[in-house]
Amino acid sequence: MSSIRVLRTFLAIARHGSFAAAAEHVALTQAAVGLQMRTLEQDLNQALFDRRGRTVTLSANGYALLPRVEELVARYAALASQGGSDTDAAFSGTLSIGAVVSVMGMMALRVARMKTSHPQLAVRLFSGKSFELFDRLERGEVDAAVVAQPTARLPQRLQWITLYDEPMVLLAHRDTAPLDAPSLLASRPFLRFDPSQRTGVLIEQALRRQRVVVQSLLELNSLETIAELVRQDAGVAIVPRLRHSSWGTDPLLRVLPLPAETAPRTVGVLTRPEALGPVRVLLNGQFDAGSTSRSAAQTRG
DNA sequence: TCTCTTGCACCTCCATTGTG
DNA sequence: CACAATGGAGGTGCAAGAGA
Repeated sequence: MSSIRVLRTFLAIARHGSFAAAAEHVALTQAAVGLQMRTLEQDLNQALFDRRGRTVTLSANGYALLPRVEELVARYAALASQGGSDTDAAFSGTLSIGAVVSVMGMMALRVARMKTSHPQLAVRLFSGKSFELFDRLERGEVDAAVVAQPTARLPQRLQWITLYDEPMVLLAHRDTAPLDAPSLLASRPFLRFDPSQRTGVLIEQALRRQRVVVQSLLELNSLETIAELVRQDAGVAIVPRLRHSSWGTDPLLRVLPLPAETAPRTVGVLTRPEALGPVRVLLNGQFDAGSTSRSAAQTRG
């Protein structure tokens, strides 16, 4: 008999329009997807697809089945994430999590720890930009995404959980003259974070509040790369002070507060309700140990 | 209880086929 | 010709059963 997994593959084909595209999204080969669908059709004793040449579309039977499959998969996911018991039985299946690069290392570590307590839960973790992860969440390709808080109004079916704030700071090489932040910003080349991203927008706002004209040297989209360039004394940068970085004790870095008040970067997780259970377990293990941030309990629709 | 064998499910790889 | 589905061969992992 077909499994939930096969039904997820069926949904992926319905969403993406081909076996090949679906195969990419469910991490199988095209042949495996074809095999699963043949098995499903045999189990249900009806053709779910119209196969015309190299195109495959849902048949009338397939379309009729679609809402029921969506409901089944959603119910199964809810079963896995609810029930209040933190047992392995409640945490099985696959959890797909996206994260911005700056939290990937910490996430990977925590996912590994979670795997020891919930070995039946398969976790897929990958990095991406906030807006890309948001799109993938909307399309149902990931269950949750750890990102900078979006400004746009969120769809009702997604939940936002605030994890912590990261204040904006100035990052400079240890050997730079012991000037204050505005003087360093004015005198040293500026390493700019990609302003098309949410974090970049916050950095630009923070920069404007300092009322300093900077000499922009380079634009990058990786905070760790910016930190590495600062270590090599290529310039200075305004960045969110990454909660899981060791910049404060780095012998090559100086971390300076910004004199003008700036909005922090708020990091949190966007999740679909059915994934809330395992996500909460993951986040409790990750963030409750912290002392300087808000708890991971604040949610909104 | 442990080890080995067997059967099964499911997968990938690769060649083939059909079509735009 | 490129792309997508199909089919066959073979590999892998796991559970169940048999035997030491």
